[in-house]
Amino acid sequence: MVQKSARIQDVARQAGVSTATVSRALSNPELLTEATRESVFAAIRSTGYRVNRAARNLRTRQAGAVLVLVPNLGNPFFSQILAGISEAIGERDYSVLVVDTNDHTSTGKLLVDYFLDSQIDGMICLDGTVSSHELKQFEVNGVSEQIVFACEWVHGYDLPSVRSDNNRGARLAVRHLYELGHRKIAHVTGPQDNVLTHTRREGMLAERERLDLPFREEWIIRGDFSLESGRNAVEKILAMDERPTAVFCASDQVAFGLISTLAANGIKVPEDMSVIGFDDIELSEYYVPGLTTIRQDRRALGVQAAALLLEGMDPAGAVADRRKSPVMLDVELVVRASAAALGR
Amino acid sequence: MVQKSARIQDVARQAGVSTATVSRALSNPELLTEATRESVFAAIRSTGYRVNRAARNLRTRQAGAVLVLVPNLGNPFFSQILAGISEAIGERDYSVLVVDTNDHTSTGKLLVDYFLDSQIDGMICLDGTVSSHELKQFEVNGVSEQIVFACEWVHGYDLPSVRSDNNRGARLAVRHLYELGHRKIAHVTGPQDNVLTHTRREGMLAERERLDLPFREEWIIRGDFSLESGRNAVEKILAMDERPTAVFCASDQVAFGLISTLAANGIKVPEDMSVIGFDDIELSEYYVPGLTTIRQDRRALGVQAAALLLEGMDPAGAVADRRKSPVMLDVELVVRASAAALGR
DNA sequence: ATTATGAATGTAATCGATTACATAGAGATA
DNA sequence: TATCTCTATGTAATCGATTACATTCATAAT
Repeated sequence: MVQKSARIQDVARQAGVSTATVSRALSNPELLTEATRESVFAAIRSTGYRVNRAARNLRTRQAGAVLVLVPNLGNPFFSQILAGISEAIGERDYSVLVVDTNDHTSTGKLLVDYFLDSQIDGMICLDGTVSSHELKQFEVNGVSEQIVFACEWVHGYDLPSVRSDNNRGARLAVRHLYELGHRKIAHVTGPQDNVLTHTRREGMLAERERLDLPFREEWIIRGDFSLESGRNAVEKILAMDERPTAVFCASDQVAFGLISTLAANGIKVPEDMSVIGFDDIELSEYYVPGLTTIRQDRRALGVQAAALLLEGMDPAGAVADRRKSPVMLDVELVVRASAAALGR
Repeated sequence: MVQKSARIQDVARQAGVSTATVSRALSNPELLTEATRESVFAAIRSTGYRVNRAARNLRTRQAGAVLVLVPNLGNPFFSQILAGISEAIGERDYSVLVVDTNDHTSTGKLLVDYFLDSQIDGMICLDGTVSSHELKQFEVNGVSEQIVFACEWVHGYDLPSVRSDNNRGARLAVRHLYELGHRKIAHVTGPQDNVLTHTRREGMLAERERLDLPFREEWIIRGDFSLESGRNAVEKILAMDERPTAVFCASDQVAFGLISTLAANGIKVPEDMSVIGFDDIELSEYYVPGLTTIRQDRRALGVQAAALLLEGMDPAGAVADRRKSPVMLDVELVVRASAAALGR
């Protein structure tokens, strides 16, 4: 009992016009007489006509869709960015396709394939660890203009991107701890090959130097943004000759892993040790203690990335200098309870 | 310098065969002589040919895509289900489209439109609050078979669905508190019109009755799964004549909101009050105290939903009784620190 | 009155793949 | 040898919309 849906032909017949006119009624209604336009719309309503996207896409050589590459869909951090993207893209009548790069690497499919299969018009990449081979493929196939990086980016390639001011965030964190009296500050980093890891570490080091704080190699602890890497960091901290009084974590998740494991070891935050995170995920306000952290607006990251992409995809726009400099979103120190004055 | 991509024509010419043969090489390679097949594949490689999805979709009347409806993309709970779906769908060479129903309701676009625009072949809905008007549209247009509900479902419609055993989860929670000596047990519910809210509340009430526990209307506190509703619940608890000794929260988020706000009011968990959550999100293990909760496997929920959908979309499968009973996934009590023996 | 202009609409080619049907040729069978 | 069968492949219609170009007709300009 499936109602075979009406085609443009059927509408045309019903309205007593040609298919061209129907098509125009949809895309350039101002070209038509008011009378014809009305009768076409009446016919559309009465037939329940819907354009067939496949046919339109074939003819116009467009896909009407944008792909978002997410390193880990299950991670709330990314999903908020995705929400922003979805909001902004959906408004413009594009569809949002999602691929988890974790699942993806195993399939052997190249990212550029999505373009070549004419399945998408543009791509937003939240994953900065795209291989240079993939990047080259984008250039070779002339689709570099239709890609925007959000949150992460690729070091050394000036592809358009939207990012938070990670460097400044790290400096704000260190300065805050400094102002609370802390001098011995450790840092749990993100994963090794990650641009965010790098940028935040640099920011921290720069501020440390500026404030002339003491430095020990062991105070830089390798992590990977995860809860577990926060937990693992505790072991190292406990084993240190010179124990830090405060820890700046590369993500809120790391901070949670750290604080809970410190607690399990009888070390209280912030009484015995101050901790500061990065991201300000929703939960940070509701952690015990409330987490002092650096806020980045993840939804805005997504919205801006989508805007940048749409702009780049619009052939009308003058996009010459679009890629020159990344869109930089400001970050903000959010003071809660997890970092306190030293020796209180 | 955009390399205009090769069409099936070009491959055919290059290989010295017809387009039909090239098409067959791709879809039914066993029909061809080994020699022809080889030469076609050689031509495909040398031309860098890729099938044009729009053209294929037009001709085959398929979309090659599945839509996932998410109530709130930014919510980590849903994004994990999405990750499971993405994994399972991606394996089968379908694309995953995502729509946030929050953004969506404002656009006035009906869900059924996605089907009618021939943009998707199937849909997985994580949102149980679909209006009955929308549901009717699915039936009218004969696409009911291509829809699967995951996590949530619609009460009163026997559409195919995959869900956790929420009722059992609630009973496990109450029984656990009972075994710890608690008798006065409060419950913070989910949002009013939600099937999960209803099912969990029923489970809790059933177990309470079975164990012959005391009952007070005020011990049922209206919430909405959010952190904030956990915070709000504290105020009500503090104002109660007869204060409960334990609280069963409809979600982990609620539990976090509750615990952190109790802490701010000088009430310690679990010493002064026991709290138990529902979901076991990743963070629960790392909360302070570790959250005792009911685990549901969100990724599995997604994977199974995808499997069910693909099965239903496959015209070969005997799908007659597919919708009869929902796929029920088991839940599990995870004991951590937030619920302790009464009067310890 | 004649021609030019321009607005409104129609005709038909086109996008690129799939596939029903047609055909050729090899081998089997009588 | 004539006929049949079956396999491998080709021909061309088809999916449904868009749009370049053609046409018609009303109005303005000469």
